[in-house]
Amino acid sequence: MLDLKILQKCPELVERALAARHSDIKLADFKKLDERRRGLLSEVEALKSAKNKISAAVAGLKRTGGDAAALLRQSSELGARIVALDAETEATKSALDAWMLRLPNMPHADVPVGKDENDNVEVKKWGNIPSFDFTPKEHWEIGSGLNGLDFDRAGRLAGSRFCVSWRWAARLDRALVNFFLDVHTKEQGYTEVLPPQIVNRKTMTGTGQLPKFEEDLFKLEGWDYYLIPTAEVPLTNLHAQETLEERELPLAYTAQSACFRSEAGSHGKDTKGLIRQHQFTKVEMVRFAHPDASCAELELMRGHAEELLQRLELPYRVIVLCTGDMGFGAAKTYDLEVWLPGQNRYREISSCSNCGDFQARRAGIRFRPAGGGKAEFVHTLNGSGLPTGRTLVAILENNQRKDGSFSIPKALRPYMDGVEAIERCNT
RNA sequence: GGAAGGAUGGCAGAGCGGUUUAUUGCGGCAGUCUUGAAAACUGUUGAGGGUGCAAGCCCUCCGGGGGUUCAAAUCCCUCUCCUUCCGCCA
Repeated sequence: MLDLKILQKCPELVERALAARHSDIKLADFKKLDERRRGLLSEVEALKSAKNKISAAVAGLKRTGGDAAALLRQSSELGARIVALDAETEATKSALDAWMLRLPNMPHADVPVGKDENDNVEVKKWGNIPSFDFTPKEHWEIGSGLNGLDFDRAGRLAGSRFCVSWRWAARLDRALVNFFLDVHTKEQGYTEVLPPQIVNRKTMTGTGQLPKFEEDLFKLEGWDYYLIPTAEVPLTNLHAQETLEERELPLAYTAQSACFRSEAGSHGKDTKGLIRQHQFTKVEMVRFAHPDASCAELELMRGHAEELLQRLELPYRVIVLCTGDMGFGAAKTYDLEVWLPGQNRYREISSCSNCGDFQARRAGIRFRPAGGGKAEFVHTLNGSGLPTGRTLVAILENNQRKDGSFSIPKALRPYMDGVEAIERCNT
């Protein structure tokens, strides 16, 4: 949610931001609603003030035994007008709130302006793209061939966009989770959290999934419960409606969770394999930062995600998303894209965003400045570190051999009982 | 699933229809005293919104929502959450 004051005082700034995002939201609607709300408020508050004065006068008369009949009549009349005006004010306020909740965040000043993913800017490349003396396979071929990934049985158990990982693949998934969490908690200063993976509507609204993106979520029928699409949701809302102390900042949390996404609107895209699933496991990082520090914190967190790819020896590049490609709540986003030989291109494996005070304002996450004074909104950041599925894809494709086997990255071997490669004979 | 008791400012905890602008304590902040600190004493200390150049004035908020009343933290209904006990259960 944006600051109401910015909308009122600098509408041209907001309009420019909306244009850069290619949003079709019109500020004229806001202006009309806000002016109406303020007019009604002034009117009804004047009436309430008058009524409060009458009530005080009645109290005085009751004490001294005077006759309050005339005042009581006056107060009743005022009351009726107040009820009607209150209802009108409330309706206007609700309409304004609903409008505000659907307004995306404003891009940070240094985000490149652009239309779609073609305008994203590459800022870094790491690692060497492997060359093969055979045609590299896609991950589902390798994974199925080695009896680790089973899409057919998953289809029968649930449907499309699900996968059964078993044997070495299940074990490797667990190894990745442990490896990621160990690096985050033991080396990068994150506090490990095991949050609920089902949350209510308010929580989903706090991080910006609702009200606008309901169709992307799985909802439990008959309950005010949604399956989380990412641990960013419970982690960021961990401090909803709280006022933190400045000295506590930055707070850094990491959690492993299942992520559930309806993938409505992506029919036909990545229908094969692990790239786009209804359920996947991801380790997420979330940071609560002082507003002055959030830009530097984004670089730091991006580095934390990069560290994992480097230790796994996976080639990747870093891009800054342009204004037109950024998510709803983000002010600035880096995507890490890992090289996939089977697809012969880079694919997103991590997204690290600075949301500024956008989520903090929705969820009510403040901090009290060290010198005292008014509480301010914190800045929230989130980043994948990393999803296990796409990481497995990258390992399979980059480390594959001609015979259909693949090697385990050295960093993971301690988590795999020292196994160096998965071959057909492995179970 | 059943029963009982709770939810009040950063925290603790009074208030149970109208001198309550929410008593008091702790904590925080400022000051007095002090070489400095502590202690003591004094003052101060919530959020959101409207209006105004400003000082200020005004409105709303005692878990959420609804109701009774001229007037609700206080009475009624309802929901949520917490505590205790019983039942069931991995």
